[in-house]
Amino acid sequence: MRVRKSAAAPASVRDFASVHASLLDWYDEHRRDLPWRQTSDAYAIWLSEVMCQQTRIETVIPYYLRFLSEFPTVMSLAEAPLDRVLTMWSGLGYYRRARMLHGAAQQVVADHGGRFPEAPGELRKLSGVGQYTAGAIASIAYGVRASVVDGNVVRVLSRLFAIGQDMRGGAGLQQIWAIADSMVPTERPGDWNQALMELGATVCTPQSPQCGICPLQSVCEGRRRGIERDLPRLAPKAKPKRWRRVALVATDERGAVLLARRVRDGLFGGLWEPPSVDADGPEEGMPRLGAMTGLTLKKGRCAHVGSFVHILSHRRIEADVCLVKDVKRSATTQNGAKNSTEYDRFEWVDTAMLSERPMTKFARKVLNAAPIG
DNA sequence: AATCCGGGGCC
DNA sequence: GGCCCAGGATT
Repeated sequence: MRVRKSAAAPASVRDFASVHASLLDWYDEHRRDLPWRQTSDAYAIWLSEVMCQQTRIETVIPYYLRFLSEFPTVMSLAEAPLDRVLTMWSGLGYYRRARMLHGAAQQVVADHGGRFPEAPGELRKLSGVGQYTAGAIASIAYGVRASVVDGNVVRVLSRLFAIGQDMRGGAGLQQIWAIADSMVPTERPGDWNQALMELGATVCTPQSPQCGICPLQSVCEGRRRGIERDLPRLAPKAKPKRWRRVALVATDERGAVLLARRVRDGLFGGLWEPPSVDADGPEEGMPRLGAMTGLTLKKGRCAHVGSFVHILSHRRIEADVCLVKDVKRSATTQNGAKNSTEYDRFEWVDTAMLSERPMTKFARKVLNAAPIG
């Protein structure tokens, strides 16, 4: 296999056989002992790949173990209530992944008799499975010769071949995919893909690549030219806007906490949280929170939690109400307007039952900080 | 092609 | 405070 000329493959990498041997040998000796590297179960590997999307490995491990313990088979996941799945996902972020994971499990049961297909084209039809994840499952679980391109692979290959194209654009990524495709060996394709990513994660790192211990240092064109730190070239991203998020933590006389469930689509879709609004200040958010929850809010004293907390008191119910203000990054919107939070239901929840609700990590933080329970 | 989706670790 | 992370869906 060869890289097409536009890929500018250096002469030293014309023959991939030695590169395969170098990197695979290195991988065999230096790979991290990750839980999903002890199985060939396509379901477990799929789960790990979805969890690892845009998420650090160290973060994923405890979630992966808990999730697999709760849902040991694709069948058990398919049959589980979505709320249970979201609860197990709670804190991991990108919650649409959890909904798509649940849907894909049902697809596998319905369309494939509970066994993951081997062909990347078939895997690609599962919800939440893109080109990367399809290639990962096929190569790692089934030994299919398919390639993967993630952030690590982009970095390693753009350096190895000294490709200066912008890797946020489609053309640059397309070139990396072409190279990755051409490089996957017939033997051990899954290990090769993981080795490429492992190298990017542990040696060929974004800031300070450790070229001195890299198994590919002698054939790396970026290294030879001394431009490895400037690669991959990434066009600057648009800066997100910021505003404050204000949460209302209300408890009734029995100590139950008022929670609201966000609408299914959009930010934190389907998750529960203390009723919250985006506002410039806590006073601005109070009327909206009051209207939303039916509570009459009255400003009380101030305490410090995270940024700071306003303790309020309620007139009709003798309950403590506190307002937590936090500066939170939010997405850029076209008109610069604040995100509107929509809820589809409210509920008073006993504090002992809070762990059973799918919630964001921030919502748990707010509840832990508030004087409840 | 551009934008959105979380949360955390690191510099 | 900015960057990055085992990406994919949506428009």
